[in-house]
Amino acid sequence: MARTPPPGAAAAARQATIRDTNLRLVLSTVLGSAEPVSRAGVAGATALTRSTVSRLTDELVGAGLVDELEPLRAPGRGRPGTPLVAGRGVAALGLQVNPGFSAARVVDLQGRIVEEHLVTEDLVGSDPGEALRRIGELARRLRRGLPPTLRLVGAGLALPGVVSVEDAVLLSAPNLGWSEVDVPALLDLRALGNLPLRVANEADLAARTVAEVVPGRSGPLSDFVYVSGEVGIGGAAVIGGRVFAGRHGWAGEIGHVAVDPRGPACPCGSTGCLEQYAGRRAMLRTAGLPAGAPMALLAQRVRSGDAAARTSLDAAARALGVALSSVLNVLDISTVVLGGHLAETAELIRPSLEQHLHERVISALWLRPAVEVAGQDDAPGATGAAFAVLDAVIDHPAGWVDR
Amino acid sequence: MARTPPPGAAAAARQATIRDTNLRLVLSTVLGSAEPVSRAGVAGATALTRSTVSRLTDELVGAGLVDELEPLRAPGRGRPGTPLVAGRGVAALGLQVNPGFSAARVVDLQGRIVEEHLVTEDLVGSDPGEALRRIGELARRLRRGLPPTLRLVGAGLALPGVVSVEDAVLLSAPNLGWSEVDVPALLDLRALGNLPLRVANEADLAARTVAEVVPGRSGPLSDFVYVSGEVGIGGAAVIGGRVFAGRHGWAGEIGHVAVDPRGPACPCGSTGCLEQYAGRRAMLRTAGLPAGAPMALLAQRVRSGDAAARTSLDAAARALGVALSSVLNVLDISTVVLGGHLAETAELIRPSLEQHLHERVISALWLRPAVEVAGQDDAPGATGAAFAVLDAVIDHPAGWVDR
DNA sequence: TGGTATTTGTTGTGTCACCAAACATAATCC
DNA sequence: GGATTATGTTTGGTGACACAACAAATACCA
Repeated sequence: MARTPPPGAAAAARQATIRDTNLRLVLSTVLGSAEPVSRAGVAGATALTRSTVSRLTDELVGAGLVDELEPLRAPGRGRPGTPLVAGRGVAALGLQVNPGFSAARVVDLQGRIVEEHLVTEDLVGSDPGEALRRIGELARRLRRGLPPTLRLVGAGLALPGVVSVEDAVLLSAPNLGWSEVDVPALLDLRALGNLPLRVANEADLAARTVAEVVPGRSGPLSDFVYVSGEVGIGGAAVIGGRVFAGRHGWAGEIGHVAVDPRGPACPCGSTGCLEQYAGRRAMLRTAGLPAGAPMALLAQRVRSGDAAARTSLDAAARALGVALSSVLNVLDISTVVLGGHLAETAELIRPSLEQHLHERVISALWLRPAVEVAGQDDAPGATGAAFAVLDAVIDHPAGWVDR
Repeated sequence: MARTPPPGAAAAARQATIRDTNLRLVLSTVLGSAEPVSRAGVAGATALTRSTVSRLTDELVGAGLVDELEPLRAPGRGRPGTPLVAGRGVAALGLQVNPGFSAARVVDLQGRIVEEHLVTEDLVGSDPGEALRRIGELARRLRRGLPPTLRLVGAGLALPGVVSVEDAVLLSAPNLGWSEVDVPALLDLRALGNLPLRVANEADLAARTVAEVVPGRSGPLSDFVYVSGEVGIGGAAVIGGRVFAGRHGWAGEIGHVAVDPRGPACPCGSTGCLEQYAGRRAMLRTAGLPAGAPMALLAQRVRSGDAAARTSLDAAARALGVALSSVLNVLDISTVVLGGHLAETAELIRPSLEQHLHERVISALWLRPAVEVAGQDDAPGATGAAFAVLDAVIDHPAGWVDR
């Protein structure tokens, strides 16, 4: 008899289910705490008994997901516990293809970048096959430099566009000029050591690096909208510490929220999209600067009193205020995190943006909207892609533990 | 030792957890199927064994959550199974306070309205204490007419405004002229038979009646944005069959999405909100009709070629198109369900609205946006409030089963 | 009309992962 | 050096499920 549950239904629970759940609970408790914890500490935090925690921990240590440190320091009274930390022997490969660069990184469970290669190159209008072949080579070179003991558990690729996650197809990336790109068909998976590859939107993955400081450990913000300023504008919502990807993984497309229906036409077919005001290209054009100019130059012009630059910045801030207030209202969120080129001009944009949000967000009466700036990372998508792979392991450690 | 897990963390799983899970699984399988199912049918659908299903079913029958029917019909070969259906002895009280009416309903697990009272009254600018006292009386009268065998498991109240779900406070309801209303303090809970009361936003609850045909059984749509046209505009998003309420329960506030930042001022403090174009009051005003006029009159005027009415309708459709396209983009949804006064004019609005959505929604290239109309229900919030209570029982049947 | 096949529901038996409690270990305190 | 305290391990008991055998109720067929 077919013993498969119907598609949408929850699965039946059995003995193995509770083991899976508690294995995940112990692992995420170890990874989630800023300081190393002992088995007893985990037991106290999880409502599991010490005996159960001990058994599960031993399995996690055996799988390399958790490392035991030397019990050197002894601050308290009784027998000192064995400090447990994330296993350094487990890591993931994170890749990113962007209009301006390609990046490959190896990140371990402790969140450390073990090895990375970053190549600056203009991929606008490039051939997807060629670009993917090149990132494959980048990954191959990267893997050669790794210590042989390191266990790579998977690979992730961040792409600046709409992605079909299930079949790993990049449906549309206007800023690269790509569409309908079948990634597994074009990227040589042998170059990745035949690791399972998952593909996702760049903003979703970058947002993950804000939500998590390190794989499995929450950052200071658990509910926010991440705005990824690139050539265009990407976005992602994080709710309860998890990226809210929606039914197909296309949620958070904030770049095409309407700011002014009578505004300029957007290549997407609509009019007055946020991207037409606050995208990098749009901001530079309004400021009278060439398309390739660094954002720092725009900021400098504003500070020296240049009128066109000032206008550009004000228009961007106002557009962000209008678009983000709608998004915050709809998602019940009160924090915005600026990334990419918007992070570079964040201090100039923030006062005006916060003012607009305060006027337009319904919940501002009870919760003051806040604007934060993402930490500096030249390829947050690559880090996020590795995090996503590691999070999948953290979410189902039973699959990595030998019985 | 305190055996309580840290706030956000997942709970430890134990033997009882798997019982809880499977009890829920069996119950939702019974409630979720359109036709009565046998124990063996449940076993086939859930990947549980017949013996386990039998044991759990007996407990659910004992608690009144599941009823056994007579095995009269016998279409197949072997021994006919005992048909299982939702228990009719379990029901919930659903209340709704709206600018134009108050409603009280008792809905059983099969989704039948056992008893109801609906009172038309103008509550705009009314005293919250007085209005809540009256709905308490309505509920008291309603309970008197119930069969004594019926077991009420809770009460829900739908309110047209921003609600703080934890402490049951209505923070703001501009269309009633209420704010900071402490419901449990003003509503006599004894009138509700001391049932536990949960308070929620009207649109969230109305959306629930679209997502679920009957408690525990999904409707044909599992991902959509519900637009509740009342005096203003409320909204709710349903994702994967569940209402997406956000961190505080304020998500889906689509009435104040910006349509045109240069548009008319809104009482909320912003400008050009959707409500200023597609709210009932706004539509009637633009059409040159009095504030109390029925929507059918506006529709009739449009059909007879009245220019002002036509303008009103077009403006509403365009505004809905602009606002909803942003919402659909952000939430990764492609279906809109119109309720309230918008449902009454849906056939006139639909063509223009669908056109706007098709132009502005990014994913329209792959998934055609659709506009549906909510079923006729004069107080969907009351039904939804009862559904919410019953869903809570379905979500944790172990709490209602005697060991 | 009675035997066989088929399906449903029930009744043991074994397994697995947990809890509880006792025990062993390693430190501090006096 | 013994009492105290905390960590980690070992042992026995329990609950819920899978598996398999059985009982019950129907259809099919000679």
